[in-house]
Amino acid sequence: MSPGEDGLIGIPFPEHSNELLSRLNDQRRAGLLCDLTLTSRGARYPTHRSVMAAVSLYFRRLFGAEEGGGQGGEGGGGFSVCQLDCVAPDALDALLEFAYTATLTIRSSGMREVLRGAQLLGIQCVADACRDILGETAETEGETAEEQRAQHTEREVMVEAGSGVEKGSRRKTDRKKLKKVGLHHTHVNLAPISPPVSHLSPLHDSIHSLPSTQPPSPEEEEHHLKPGQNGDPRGAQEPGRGATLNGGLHWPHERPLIAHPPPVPPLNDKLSEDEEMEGFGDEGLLVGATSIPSSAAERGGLVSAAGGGRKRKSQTPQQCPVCQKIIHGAGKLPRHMRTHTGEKPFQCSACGVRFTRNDKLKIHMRKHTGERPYPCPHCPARFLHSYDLKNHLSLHSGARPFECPLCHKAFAREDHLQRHRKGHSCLELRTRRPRRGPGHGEEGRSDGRGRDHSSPLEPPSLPPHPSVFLPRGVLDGGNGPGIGPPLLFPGEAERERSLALQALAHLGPHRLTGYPDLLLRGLELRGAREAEGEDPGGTHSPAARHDRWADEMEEKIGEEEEGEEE
DNA sequence: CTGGGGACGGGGCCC
DNA sequence: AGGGCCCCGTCCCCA
Repeated sequence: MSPGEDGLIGIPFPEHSNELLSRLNDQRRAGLLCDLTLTSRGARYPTHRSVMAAVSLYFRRLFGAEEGGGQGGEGGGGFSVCQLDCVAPDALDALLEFAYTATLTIRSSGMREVLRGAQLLGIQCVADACRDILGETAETEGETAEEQRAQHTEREVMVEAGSGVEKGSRRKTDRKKLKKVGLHHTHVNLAPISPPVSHLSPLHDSIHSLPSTQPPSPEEEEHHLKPGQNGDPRGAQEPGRGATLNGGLHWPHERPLIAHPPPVPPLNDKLSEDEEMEGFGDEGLLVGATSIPSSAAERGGLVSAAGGGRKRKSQTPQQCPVCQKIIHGAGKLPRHMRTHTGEKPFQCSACGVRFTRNDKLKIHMRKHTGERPYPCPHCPARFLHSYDLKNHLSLHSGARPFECPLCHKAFAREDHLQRHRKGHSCLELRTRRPRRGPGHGEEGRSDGRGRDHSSPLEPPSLPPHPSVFLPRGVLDGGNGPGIGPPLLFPGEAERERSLALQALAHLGPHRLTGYPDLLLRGLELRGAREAEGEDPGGTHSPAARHDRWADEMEEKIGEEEEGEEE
């Protein structure tokens, strides 16, 4: 770019955040530039105000670092000591490790303490993760009645503290108290914030002073966190090179001689066992360390995603801690995470282009080698990708299986049809009555809607049978689809679907008779199409995908019914 | 607007 | 469990 141009270019440095954290952690362990010391029951943890303010809402408010907080805090510098006796040393240590590594490394036995500490300090993402895990495993830990009572008390505290995190009124009060103490050698005791905590009995055998410089034991399980909920900087969340979720921060030099007990069963293992017991093996429910879905809706979504008695997914689904997306397939989560981090570790040696995946790099390399491994059997054309060949073959066959239900223009490629429909090229034709009769995918019942096929509930390809777009017909009060169909433009698709599902959910028995009937009608027509030889019925033919969509709709209906029953 | 090529992300299968 | 490989759907770009 010439100097005269002032266009902004963004050059990502995916490693930066990780390196930054890593160096800060080095400084912390070395006691360098530490301007804050946390203490807990005699243990001292030198740390950095800025880091703590970034990761903890409590410290953010304490130091006046909260957005809009102005100059009111203690951000002016100085050396402070925060006494956090209400947070067990182990938990505090774990939280500090999290702050500096984006990885929470704890023993399952210390989960509750970490949860409590996270809530007291306003580290919401950690609190959420701990809550999720404890919610799944609480029954399996073999607690004594006394422990359970104590934990019951804790849970009450948790709720209180958790609600206070956002409102912060009590913390503000506390901060005022603290400000009176002064900047230097400020001894902060969180006990007033959550009084019940302070009288909890000392915790387990884990109360011992762990010097803050101790990295986690290799035996300790790693826990992946759901970031981004605490306003902490991206660097604290972002996995880095070669990183899985834990950010890949290692402790290359200082494996400590920590008197940790022998390896405890990793929490993840426990979870896995539990989930296997709950039929995970059948349905492929969520596993992995992150974000066990806590809401019924999420669980339902997972069940739905896993399929009900349909194709069995042998691989373990995992949930992305960033976008919450369920990633299917063992080992696929790191691959997915690179889409968030921007990390592109696979570089073309010829042109320097980088890729997030090595298989993509491999394909890319074909451009340099000239390799085109997919030759067309009918012409000299060769292709880099198998799907390019597939598309190309449709040209030879003349097959245009993707037909616009509105203007009936046929396309060889589904994405071209989608583009066609998303555009307004056939807008004026949307009110036309379909011209084709039964068996041709239209049946004279077109509802005349352009749909956004990004919706999972809609047939992923066209031409679906319009009758399968039942919801409109249902919503129309039983007038039947195709009678005076209102136009639906792409932007309306989502709302349309939502309304349709709501309507279905409230139809009860009516739906049970009407919907499958229409669904079957659509499937019969699909069969008719196949019989006509329009579609040979390949597994990825539009009809087949239509079929899959029909299955998905059935599942969706099933979920709706379950929701009603509840 | 359409046809075609390519990039990208996700899922399945296999090792 | 992790990774390689392949396929697919979707999107973007260009002619």
